[in-house]
Amino acid sequence: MPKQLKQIYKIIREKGLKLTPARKIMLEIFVNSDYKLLNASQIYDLIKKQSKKTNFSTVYRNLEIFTENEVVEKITYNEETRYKLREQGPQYHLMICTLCHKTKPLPFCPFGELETYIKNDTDFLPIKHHVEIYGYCKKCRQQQED
Amino acid sequence: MPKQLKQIYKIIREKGLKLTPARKIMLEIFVNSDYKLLNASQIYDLIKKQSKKTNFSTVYRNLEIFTENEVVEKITYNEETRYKLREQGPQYHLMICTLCHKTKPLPFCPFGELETYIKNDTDFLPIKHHVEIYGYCKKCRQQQED
DNA sequence: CTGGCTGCAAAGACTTTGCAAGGCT
DNA sequence: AGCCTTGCAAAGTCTTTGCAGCCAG
Repeated sequence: MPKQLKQIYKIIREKGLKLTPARKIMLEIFVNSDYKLLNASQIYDLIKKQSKKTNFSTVYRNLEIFTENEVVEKITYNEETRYKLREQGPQYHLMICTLCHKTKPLPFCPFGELETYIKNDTDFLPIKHHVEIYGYCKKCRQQQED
Repeated sequence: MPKQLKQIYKIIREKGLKLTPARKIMLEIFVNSDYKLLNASQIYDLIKKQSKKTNFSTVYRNLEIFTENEVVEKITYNEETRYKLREQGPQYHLMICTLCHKTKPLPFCPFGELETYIKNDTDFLPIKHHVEIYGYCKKCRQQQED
């Protein structure tokens, strides 16, 4: 079992949540999806392959629980909500390919200067910030050329 | 009539779209809303005050048309879609108060360094980026203290 | 055992669509 | 006049909820 999965199991248990079969399958799907963003329906389809009678409402309920417990991250763009495993560390930023929905974290945060400005020169109290860079990854560009 | 409104009328006409009463009221609402983000239902309610029989579908259709024509900007956060007049200029970034939904553009873009990095050191082709800083404006913080 | 989870079915929120009538330009 | 728009009603999509039975710890 991947170390990553073990860590997540621990989080789940520590919160007093139960590790049901549906949850195990969902977590496995996320761990195997390589930080590709999946929508609820894709996740549902993948679950169905292993567990025929799992219901859509279970998927939604668990996605919400995973999101609340910071195991999973929910991102909405292009009129669609997608999910992926949450990266460790505090605030990080993503490059998102809008064709294959794979993501890659940026290695640094461009916000130093900006936060200083906001704190010193405005009345605004920043709580959190989103940086998402949308574009195409190399693989998808190559496929488009065909 | 505000100069801003005149410019928008011009855009609408140049695209071959018609300036119907419903559209005029909607645009007026946006111009008067001072870059506060409004959801479809709030816009609908405001229209109703001036034009009793305007339909929700008209509101949605026009919001889409305004968005397509870059008159209005559509932003989704906290599970809700909101609209506001689109700022001029190419790419700019917003501070958004999640209590009153007022916005303020940031005076500069923190992306110079970052874009250089992406272009030189990754295979990713950035198309657009979103920067949104969520927090509380001064007014809302003061009101919360009461 | 027992409180959390699930399947099922139904409802809910928000948004979109088809169509005939109406209204800008 | 001609085509874009609108009102109306109905449907669509995605997500949530209530409830009774089930199961992981």
